[in-house]
Amino acid sequence: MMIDAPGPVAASRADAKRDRILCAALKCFIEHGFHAASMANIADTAQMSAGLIYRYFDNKNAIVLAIVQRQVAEKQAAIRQLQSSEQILDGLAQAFEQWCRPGADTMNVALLLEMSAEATRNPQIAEALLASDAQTRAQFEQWLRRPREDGGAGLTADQARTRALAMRFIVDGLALRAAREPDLDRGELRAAIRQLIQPLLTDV
Amino acid sequence: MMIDAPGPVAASRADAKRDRILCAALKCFIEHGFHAASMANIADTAQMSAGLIYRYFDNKNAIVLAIVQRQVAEKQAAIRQLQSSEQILDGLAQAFEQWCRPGADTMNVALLLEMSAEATRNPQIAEALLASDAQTRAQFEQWLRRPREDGGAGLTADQARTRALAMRFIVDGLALRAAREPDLDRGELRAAIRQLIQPLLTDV
Amino acid sequence: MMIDAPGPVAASRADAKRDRILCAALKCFIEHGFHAASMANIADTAQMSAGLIYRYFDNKNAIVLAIVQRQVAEKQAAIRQLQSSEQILDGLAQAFEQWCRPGADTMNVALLLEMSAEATRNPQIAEALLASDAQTRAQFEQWLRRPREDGGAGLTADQARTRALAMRFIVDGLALRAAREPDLDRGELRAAIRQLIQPLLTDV
Amino acid sequence: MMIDAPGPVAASRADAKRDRILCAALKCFIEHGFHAASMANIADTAQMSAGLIYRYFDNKNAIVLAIVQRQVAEKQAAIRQLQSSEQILDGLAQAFEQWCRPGADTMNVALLLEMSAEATRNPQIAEALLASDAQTRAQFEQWLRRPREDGGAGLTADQARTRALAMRFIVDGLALRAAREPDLDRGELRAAIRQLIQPLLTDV
DNA sequence: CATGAATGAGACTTCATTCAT
DNA sequence: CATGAATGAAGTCTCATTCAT
Repeated sequence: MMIDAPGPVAASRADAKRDRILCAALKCFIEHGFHAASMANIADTAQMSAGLIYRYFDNKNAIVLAIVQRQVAEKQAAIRQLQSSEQILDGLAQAFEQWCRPGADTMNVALLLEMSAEATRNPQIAEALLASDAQTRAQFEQWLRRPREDGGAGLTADQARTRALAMRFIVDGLALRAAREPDLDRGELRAAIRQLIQPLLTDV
Repeated sequence: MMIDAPGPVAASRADAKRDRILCAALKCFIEHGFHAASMANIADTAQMSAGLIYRYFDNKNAIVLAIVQRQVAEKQAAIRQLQSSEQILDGLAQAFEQWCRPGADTMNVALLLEMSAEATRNPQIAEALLASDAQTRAQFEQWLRRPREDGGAGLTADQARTRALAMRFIVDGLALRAAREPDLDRGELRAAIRQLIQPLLTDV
Repeated sequence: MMIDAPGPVAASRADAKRDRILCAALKCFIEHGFHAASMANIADTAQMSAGLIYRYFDNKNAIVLAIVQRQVAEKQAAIRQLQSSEQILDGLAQAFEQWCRPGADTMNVALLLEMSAEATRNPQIAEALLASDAQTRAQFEQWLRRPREDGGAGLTADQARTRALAMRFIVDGLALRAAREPDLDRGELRAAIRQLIQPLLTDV
Repeated sequence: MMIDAPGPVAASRADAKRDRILCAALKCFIEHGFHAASMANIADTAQMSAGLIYRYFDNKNAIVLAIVQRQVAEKQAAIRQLQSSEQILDGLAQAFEQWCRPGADTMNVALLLEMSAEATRNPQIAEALLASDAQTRAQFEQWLRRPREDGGAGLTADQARTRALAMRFIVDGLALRAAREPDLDRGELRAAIRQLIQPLLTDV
C-alpha cells in the first residue's frame, strides 16, 4: 500500500525493527534472565507478533548473540568517560551503583555474568565477548600511555599493557561484587577501589 | 540392626545419596548451566529415578542452594592455602588455571557466575553467597593483620579491612576473566596480578 | 477481512474455541470426575493440543470455574420451566430422570456433587455456586409470591421466602438421590415429591 | 518372638490395624478430599509405613470402599437419635451445623458428596451406599409407623413408606446445602425445615 | 511382620517454533 | 510483510505401588 523509497530506506526499516527487537529482548533479559525471558515476552515488549521476530533472527540464541555484540559498542562509550585520572574513582563507584540497580535500561550485572558463563559453553558468545574485551583493554592501554599533560597516566608501553589488564580485573571484580553484595558499604567500596587504582596510575 | 561408625563424611546412607545427587547436579550444572540442566538430566547422571531426588530435596532450587552451601566449605579450604605472601601469587595464578579447566569436579567459574547472577533474583542464594563471602573476607583480613613474623602482612586493622575487600575484587576479577578469556597469556596474567597484589601487602 | 455478524452465541472464533474446550471438559469431568480427568484427556476430547488450552484458560481450575458459571445460565432456564404449579411435579420428576442418565451433555449430578464438594475447599467455586443459588432461590420466591391467577402460589413475602428455601432442599435432595439411587421406583418418587411439594404451595 | 494366643486374637489384631488405617484415611479424606489425600499422608496419620497398608488393602480404592461401608454403621446410630418428633427439628439443624464444620472427626459433607458422585462411576461404591440408604430408610419408616404413644408418628404402612423417602430427600438436601451455603441464616434454615417436616409427621 | 527407599507413569504447565491466513 | 493460533516436546513435580532388607 505504502511505497517506500527503495534501497537504503528499506534496509534501515529492517534495521529499525531488528533494533526494536533487541531493545525489547535486552529489557526482558535484564528483568528475568536469559532463560526465564520468553519469546512471547520479548514480542510483547517489542509490540510485535512472536512470529515476526523469526524473520529477523533465526533463534532465541541468535538474539542473545546479537545483544552481546551490540553491548560492545555501548560499553566502549561508557569506558571513554572513565578516562581521566580524577574521574576514574567516581566513575567506578558509579558503575557499581548502576550495576546494583536492577531495573536499569543499561547494562545489567546479572546479564553480564550470565553472558560470561554462557561464553564457557557457546563459542560464538565467547568470541563476541573476547572481541569486546580486547577493545576495552586497548582503550585502557591507550589512555594509560597518553602523556600526563594530555590527561593520561604517562606510562611506558609495557607498564600500560600490564596495568590495563589489572584495571580490567578491578572492573570485573566490581561487577561480580555488585551482583553478590549490592549493599556493600559505599565508603569501604571507595576506599578499596582507591587502594587498587592509585598504584596503577603512579609511575613507580 | 547395623551400627554405623559415626564419621565426618556422609554418615548415613541417606547422606550418601544426597551427596550423589549433589555431585550429579554439580556436573550437570557445570555442563549445561542452572536452567538448561533438567532434573531428568541430574537423575540420569546420579543413576536414579527423577522422583527419588524429591525425597532428598524439595526443589530444583533446593539443590542449587545445597550446592552453593557445599561450595562454601570447599572454598574456605582453598583460600587457606593462599595465605602466605610468597604463595599468594602462585595461588591466584593456579586458581585461574583451575577455573579455566571446564570438566573439573571442583568449583567451576561458569557455575560461580551463574550462581552470582541468580543471587540477583533469588534471595536465598544471595544470602548463602553473602555468608560465604563474609567468611572469606574475614579470613583475608585476619591474615593481613597477622604480624609479618607469623607469615602475615602486619597491617593495621583499618588497612586490613580495606585491603581484604580489595583482594576480594581481585579474586572476583580473576574468576570473571577466566570465564571470558581462558587463553589469556599467563605471563601477562601474573604480571597484572603482581601489580595489584604487591601494593596491598606493603605497609605504606 | 471477514466481518462477523455479531451474535448471542460464540461470537468470535476465540469464543468458539473456548466453547469447544468447555464442552470437552464437561464431558471428561462427567466421565471421570474433576480430579481424575486430565488436561491431556480434555485436549484429546476437544481435538486440540494440550498446550493450546492454556491460551484460553489459565488453569485447570479456571476451566472448572468457567463450567460452573456456564451451568448457572442453563440451570436458570431449566428452573423457569418448573414454575407453574401444575408442571412442577412433572418437572421435578423429569429433572430426576435427566440426572440419572449419565452421558448427557447437560448438567450431570456427579458433576454437581463434585462441584459442591469442591466448594468446600475452593473459595472461587464456592462463590460461583453461591451466586447461582441465590438467583435460583430468588426465582422460586418470586414465583411463590405471584398471585394465583397469574400462575403463582399467592403466598406472602415471608411465606415465600421460607418456602423457596424449602423447595431448594427438595431439589438438592433429588439431586443427591439421583446419584445414589438412580433405580428408585418412579411411583414412590412422585408420591414423595408430591407429599413434600403440596404443603408448600398451599396457603395455610 | 512374641507368641500370641492363636485364632480370634490374631484376627482382632489385624482388624485393629485395618481400623487404624481406615480412621487415618477418613481423617485425610475429610481434610483433603479423596484424590488429594495421598497414601503417604494416610500412612503418616496411621503411624505406619506406606508399604504396610498394602498388606491390609489392595488399593487406595479399596480403602475408599471400606470407608464407605463402615460409614453405614455409624450413620445408623446417628439417625436413631433423630427419632423422636420433638427432637427431629433440632436433630436436623444440628446435623447441618456439624456438616458445616470442616475439621470434624465424624462424617463430612464434602466426603459424602464425593462418595455419592463416585457412586455414579464405581458400582461397588454405588452398592455400598445403596445398602446403607436402604437401612436408613427402613429405620425412618419403622419410626413413622410406630404408634404415637410409643414416640412414633402413628402412620399407616403406605404413608410411612412414602414419607420416609420424603424425609430422605430433606436430609440429602440439607447435606448439599451445608456444602454450598454453610453461612445460611440459621433462623431461615429452621423455618424451612419445620415447613417441610411438619406435614410429614401429621396424619392428614 | 514391617519398613521406606525406589520406581515409573503420568499430572500440569510452559515455550520455542511454525504456518495458514 | 505480519499475525497469532497451534503444536509438541520438554520441564518440574507427585504419587500409587513394589520389593529388598
